[in-house]
Amino acid sequence: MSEEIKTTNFIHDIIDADLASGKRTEIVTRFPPEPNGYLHIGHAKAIHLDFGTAEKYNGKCHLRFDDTNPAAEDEEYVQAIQEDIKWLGFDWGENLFWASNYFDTMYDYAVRLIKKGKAYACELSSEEFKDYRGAPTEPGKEPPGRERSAEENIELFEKMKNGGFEDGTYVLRAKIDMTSPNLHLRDPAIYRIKRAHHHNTGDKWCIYPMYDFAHCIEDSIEGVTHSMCTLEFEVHRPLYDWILEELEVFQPQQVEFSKLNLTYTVLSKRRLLQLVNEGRVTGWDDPRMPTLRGMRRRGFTAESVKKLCTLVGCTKFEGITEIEQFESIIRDDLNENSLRAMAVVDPIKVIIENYPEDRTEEFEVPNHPQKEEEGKRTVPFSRELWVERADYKDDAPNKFKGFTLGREVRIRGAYLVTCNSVDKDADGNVTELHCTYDPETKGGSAPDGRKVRSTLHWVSAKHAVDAEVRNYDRLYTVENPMGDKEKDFKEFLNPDSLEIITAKLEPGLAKAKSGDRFQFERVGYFCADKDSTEANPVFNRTLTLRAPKKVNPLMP
RNA sequence: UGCCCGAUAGUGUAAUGGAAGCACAUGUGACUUUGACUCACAGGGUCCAGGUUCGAACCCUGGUCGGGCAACCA
Repeated sequence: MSEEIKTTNFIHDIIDADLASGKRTEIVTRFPPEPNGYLHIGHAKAIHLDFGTAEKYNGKCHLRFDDTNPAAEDEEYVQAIQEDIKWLGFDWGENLFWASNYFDTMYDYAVRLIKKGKAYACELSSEEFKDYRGAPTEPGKEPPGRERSAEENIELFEKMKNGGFEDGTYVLRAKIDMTSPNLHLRDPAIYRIKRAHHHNTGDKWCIYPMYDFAHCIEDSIEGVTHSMCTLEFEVHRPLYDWILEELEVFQPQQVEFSKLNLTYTVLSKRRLLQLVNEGRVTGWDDPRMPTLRGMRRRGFTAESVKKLCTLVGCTKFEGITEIEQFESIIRDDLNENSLRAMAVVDPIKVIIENYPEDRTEEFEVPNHPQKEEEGKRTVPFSRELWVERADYKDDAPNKFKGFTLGREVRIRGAYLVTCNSVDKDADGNVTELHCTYDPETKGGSAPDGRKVRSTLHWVSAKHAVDAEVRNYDRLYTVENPMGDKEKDFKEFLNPDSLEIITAKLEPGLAKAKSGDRFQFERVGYFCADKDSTEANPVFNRTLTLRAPKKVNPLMP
């Protein structure tokens, strides 16, 4: 799980070529989050690419907050974003930057453009400019202020900066080509008036740069060699290049790749926010959320997230990765790295009638069947046990391996026991199993070598610890909740995505610390929640064991 | 009706002009003191049509299908 898989992709091919040709001698990348939301698994793909590429080429990856829109951003997210990147295991070292640190330079650059006759102040409202911009199929026309003198434009721009105009009355536009087939080249706005308080620059600025103007300059200032972003910015690249060429400054290369899409998952920030605001989930760190904090609380490992990123690779093809692929990676990690424990999630009482009432034995059971070095633990055994309700059937079908009248089964690590009779309530539901054990089978194997078909998990009734167990399942009932144009994605929310039960745990589990992971044998992978205490343990179900191919009554 | 981008088993991804592989998923079987894990085997693919070439998933041309682009968002 820990060994890094050597990978390559079309971006690394570009880098290899740039290194080979001497165009670049070192590699600098950057991850540029806008501090306006929590990071999710889609961001993990970008983080993994940005930081992973820097690692591969012994370069640097900057963490840069793209804080150019004070209206949308909030400092609350800044800390969370850093925590989440660290959790993934990446480190930006000294290279923490802010777009807002470059506002002075950006302003100077804008003035430089104006002086070159490549930018102008435009008094058209956004509504009015729509007409001038034209449509994809028709050329636009030149706005009235387009031929103003540089001197006048500088005056206007300065007045914009100094708060001499109301919000929205002027923008600064790059003067490019109102007939370009690429709409982004039809005199795009590069500065807008927005008299908002900025978390970093306070009230210094009444104008803020637009993404297209800011981002390329940020990259250029930082000496970023390869600026990776998602496909929707492909059509912005000519503008990115135009600005830096006109400014005659260092020119990074923007390279676009496709976003991550996962089945049964919605990653749009806006929709995630809706789930939180409408109380469909308990918060950004709800274990059903695809946020990094949600997944962390669910019990997913950072290694698994990174492995998924490696596996999906980096291409320009916009596909959708099956969630099963991710689940498989997580199970693989958890199977390898989590200790085993016994917990009964839907308990039914077993009474071993030929076992003394006052007796308790301690049995040693392995913590990990494939890793002897993980050692053993002891679990108490007594006359009354809890076992899974689903492990008993009156009329056992051929494939059923659990308790049925007269069949001997193994109680893991303890004895072979046989169910002789059952009690039922008025509705016919089984309430208790009456069994006998074979004292000769201590440890679970018979001296005469006879075999049993199954090994069941159990917990001693008088030693058991009650715990709240939160069984999480997929948040949606369909693969692509966004795929129906008629219906809102929330209509596909899975009503059973959370089931809270009380389970019976082996006593040692009460000491679990928040974040500790276990495999509850034959049930699934669980981790102690942050709400968990020794007195009131709480466990989150990370995943069930692998989905049954045939019959497994314990799994939904 | 404009411009840009993409297309390899069900899904994701390799092969960069020289035997189409891998993982997940699916099916069958073995093993098992977890119906897990592990192991073995099986099925299944280059969007279409031309062209270049001894040879094309890869290069060229034309189509088809899918995605993106007309915030004072990023």
